[in-house]
Amino acid sequence: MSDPIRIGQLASRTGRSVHTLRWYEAQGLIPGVIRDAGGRRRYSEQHVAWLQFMERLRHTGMSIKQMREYTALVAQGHATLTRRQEILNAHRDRVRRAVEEWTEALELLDSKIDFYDQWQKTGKRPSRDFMTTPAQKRKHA
Amino acid sequence: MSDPIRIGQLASRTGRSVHTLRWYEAQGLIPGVIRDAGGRRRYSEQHVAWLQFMERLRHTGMSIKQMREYTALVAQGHATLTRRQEILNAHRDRVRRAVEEWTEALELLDSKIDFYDQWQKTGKRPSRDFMTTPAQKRKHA
DNA sequence: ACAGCCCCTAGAGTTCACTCTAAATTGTTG
DNA sequence: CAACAATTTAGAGTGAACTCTAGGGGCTGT
Repeated sequence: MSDPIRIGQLASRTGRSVHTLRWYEAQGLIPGVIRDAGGRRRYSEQHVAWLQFMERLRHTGMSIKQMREYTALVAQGHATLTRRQEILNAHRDRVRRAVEEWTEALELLDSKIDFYDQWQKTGKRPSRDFMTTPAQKRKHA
Repeated sequence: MSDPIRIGQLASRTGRSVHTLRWYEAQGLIPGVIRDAGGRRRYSEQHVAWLQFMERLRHTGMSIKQMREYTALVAQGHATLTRRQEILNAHRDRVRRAVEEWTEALELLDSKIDFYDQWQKTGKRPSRDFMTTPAQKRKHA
């Protein structure tokens, strides 16, 4: 197919350092890395895509350990489809919960910033600080 | 006012360990901690609220260092309002960006889970893997 | 008075995810 | 052939955020 990619190339294309790529491989996060005659790692375009996927998982808080498990399953082939899906499902749930929490935090930040606006505008501390009136959130529908 | 709160109480009320609370204080994250005659820390309800706020900041990725800066400003009083607001503003921006990223990741996870569904249902690997067709996102309007 | 509990300090240890160093090897270019 | 860039390995070092240990003090109940 296309020209093989060397580790330096892969590093610049995925925004990681050469060190990190080798470390990722040692951690079992990069399947199917082959070597050339001189012992150098040779990658393909699929590795670029794989690392982009790994990046998504990492940036949404999946641990290296879980990524290792997932990668091992991928390397084992079709028999592991169910388990792979389970892992992604569990992760999706975590991400959903996180988005909810962060969205709530956003509201808190908004009201706190507002609080500072009021304070600066009036010159005196508003009584309705989020700290003392912790956001009237209704648990019921 | 109300009864003073001891460190063990505060720990169970804020979901932190006693160790962590002392460490937080040493890091400059808990302002206005007074001691009783025996040298023990005495807290008030405000500390509970403060720690809940700190928790929000931490859980949305603010570093201890930034939280220390914010706490120091709060301890310095009214003169630091502008800077405090700036910090929260910058943090809000970061949280917003994170929510966007995590929401995109959610879509990726959805399509990947879908991909596994197809694979299991048909018994053969679908060609339209997210890896090879990386979500048709248009950069232009 | 002594057990049991909570509290104190200083500082060591742990976990995670990198990040880098040292020393050697391979392939390319003048 | 010599210089040079890029790569290799094993393993050490880093920074963040806890997390715990050791050794001690003080109040309360029996």
